[in-house]
Amino acid sequence: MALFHPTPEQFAIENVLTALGNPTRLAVVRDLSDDGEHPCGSLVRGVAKSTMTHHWRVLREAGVIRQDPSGREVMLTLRRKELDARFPGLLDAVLLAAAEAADACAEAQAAAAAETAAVLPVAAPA
Amino acid sequence: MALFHPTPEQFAIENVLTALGNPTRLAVVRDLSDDGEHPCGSLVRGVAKSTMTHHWRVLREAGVIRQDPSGREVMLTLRRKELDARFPGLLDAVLLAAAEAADACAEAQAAAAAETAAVLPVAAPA
DNA sequence: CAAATTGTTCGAACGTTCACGAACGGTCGT
DNA sequence: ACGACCGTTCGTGAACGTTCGAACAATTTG
Repeated sequence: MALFHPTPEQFAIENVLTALGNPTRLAVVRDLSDDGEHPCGSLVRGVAKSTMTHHWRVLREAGVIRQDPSGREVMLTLRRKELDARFPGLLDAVLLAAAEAADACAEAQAAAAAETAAVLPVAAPA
Repeated sequence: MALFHPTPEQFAIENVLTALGNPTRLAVVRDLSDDGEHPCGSLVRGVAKSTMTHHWRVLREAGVIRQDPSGREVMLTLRRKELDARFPGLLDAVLLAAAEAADACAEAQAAAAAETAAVLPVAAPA
């Protein structure tokens, strides 16, 4: 009873876009974008295991990730080559956009931290 | 009470992906990709008006389209430049993928039609 | 002014998605 | 064999998305 993986011909653009259109899943794909193999457990983000299982399934059934058991873990990989062949440029554009969004978020946090430091100079580092 | 349009800084990648991850909306964006101005009514696809209003709102609030009243119509335009500036390559990749999907669909229909013609030669044209 | 046209708003219905905890089934170490 | 570990499955509930029809507002046409 192996996990279902669509073939590239079965990829549907709307499924891929829907899969990537969720912050949790997009963050996972971003973590996977180094093209390494990651166990499920190394990408959990503040939600229950069963919730992540749901997200893995959405990503897998859209063709975005591969998920294959290895021992007692399940290894995740981004299906980058197949995705690129089927939807050229899409994954790169999404990853670029996601990186930009993450940067903007980091900058906003840094700005907020700087403002806090200015308002509360007592807490400012030497 | 003009319709709300986000500024490019307000665009969020997850909103854009979610907006494009629906077949009806993706078809609308495809129709809009000639960069012309189209009235709402020229892009209706077999669903109720109120349903299309919903889809237009989703696309507009994600920053994908601009929607401005002109007379008793509402003209739609793709916000291609702003989208490209914010998420480089994304729209092109999605449109390319959508075109490929549409082609595959057309081929499938053609193949089905050919098969029907073979099975029912009586209905075949001279 | 009255009627037709265009699209929006509203409320309701229906299905799907997202989230959780509990229970389960493999796999590894002891 | 036993227990710990990893992830899935199941059932549940809240939230969301999609669809519709009816009613509405604005505008053009007769």
